[in-house]
Amino acid sequence: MAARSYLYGGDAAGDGAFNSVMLTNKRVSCSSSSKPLDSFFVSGSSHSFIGSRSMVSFEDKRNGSFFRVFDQEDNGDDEYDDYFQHPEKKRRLKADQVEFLEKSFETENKLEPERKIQLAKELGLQPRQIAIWFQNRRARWKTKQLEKDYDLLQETYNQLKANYDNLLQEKEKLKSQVLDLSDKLLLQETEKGTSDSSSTKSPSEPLQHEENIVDYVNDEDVTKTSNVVSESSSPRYIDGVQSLLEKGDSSNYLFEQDQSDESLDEEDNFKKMFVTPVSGYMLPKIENAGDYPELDAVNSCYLGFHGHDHDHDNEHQSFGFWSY
DNA sequence: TTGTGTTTTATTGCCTCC
DNA sequence: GGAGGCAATAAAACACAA
Repeated sequence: MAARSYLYGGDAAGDGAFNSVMLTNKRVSCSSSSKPLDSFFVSGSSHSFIGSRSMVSFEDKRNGSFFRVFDQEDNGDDEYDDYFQHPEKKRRLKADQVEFLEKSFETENKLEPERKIQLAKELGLQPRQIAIWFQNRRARWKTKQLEKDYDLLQETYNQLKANYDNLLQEKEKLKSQVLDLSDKLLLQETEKGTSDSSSTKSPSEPLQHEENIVDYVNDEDVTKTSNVVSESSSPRYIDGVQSLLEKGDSSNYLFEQDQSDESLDEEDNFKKMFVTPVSGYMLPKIENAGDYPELDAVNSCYLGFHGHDHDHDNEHQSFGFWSY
């Protein structure tokens, strides 16, 4: 494996000052690319060496520059001396340095070598420190992004769950409507049958309708019901339901319009009784999304999920927050 | 003051790209 | 093979309740 060199020193100020060097017990590293190692072995500098995971501090007395951290008025000589007495201490960046880096991060979260040097000069830090700060900052950003995405997913799930429960309720409501209407029809048919004993209609015939309709409602799981709701935005919906009833096929979701049979016999009247409450109830509420918040929720969910995969440039294959 | 949890700074190992 | 990015991790610094 290639030994990476971190020379925690370099020449951030560009003036030959060698501020500090970080050595490790596992590898000696030299600072990023931007600067050669030549300033590492500066002779004549006052320095101390501490072993593993420790900081080696150098100072250039010519211009008094050290980390600008020590140039701050609130640090003073005490902290300066303290640093030399405990050179292994980690030093936090000053608030204004962090603020500057934050602003820089906002404009571009990746660091070009030139920019790194520039920032290091402006802040009086090592280029390596700038690189590390950006790296850690990217990690923090990613973590926050994950949290946001989790919250979004949670919210989406809750909305979908609410919508699911709503659909279940709608389904039950429709089922009871169908049963109610079927009962009425059955009663009608029975009354007709008693008043006109010569009628050729079999009493079992309406029951078949009832079975078909109830089967239709019962057979559909909520997913399919949801599909029906989606389909309902199509003008073909009402005709489709009629067509479905005509064919007596509960598995038909294509809802192709069938205008072959326009006769207005008794059967048609029954269908109309059924279709009207269904379409009358569902359609207006779906077309006017404001009256149907759960549909709005679904819509907004999918909108929320819409991501863009820059790598594959395919909006439909990926969700923004899955790809990192 | 001290124990404990969180944040920040920095290292290490691995990976990808050129 | 060097440079740089990222994930995992260490450890110092910090915040804060008891």
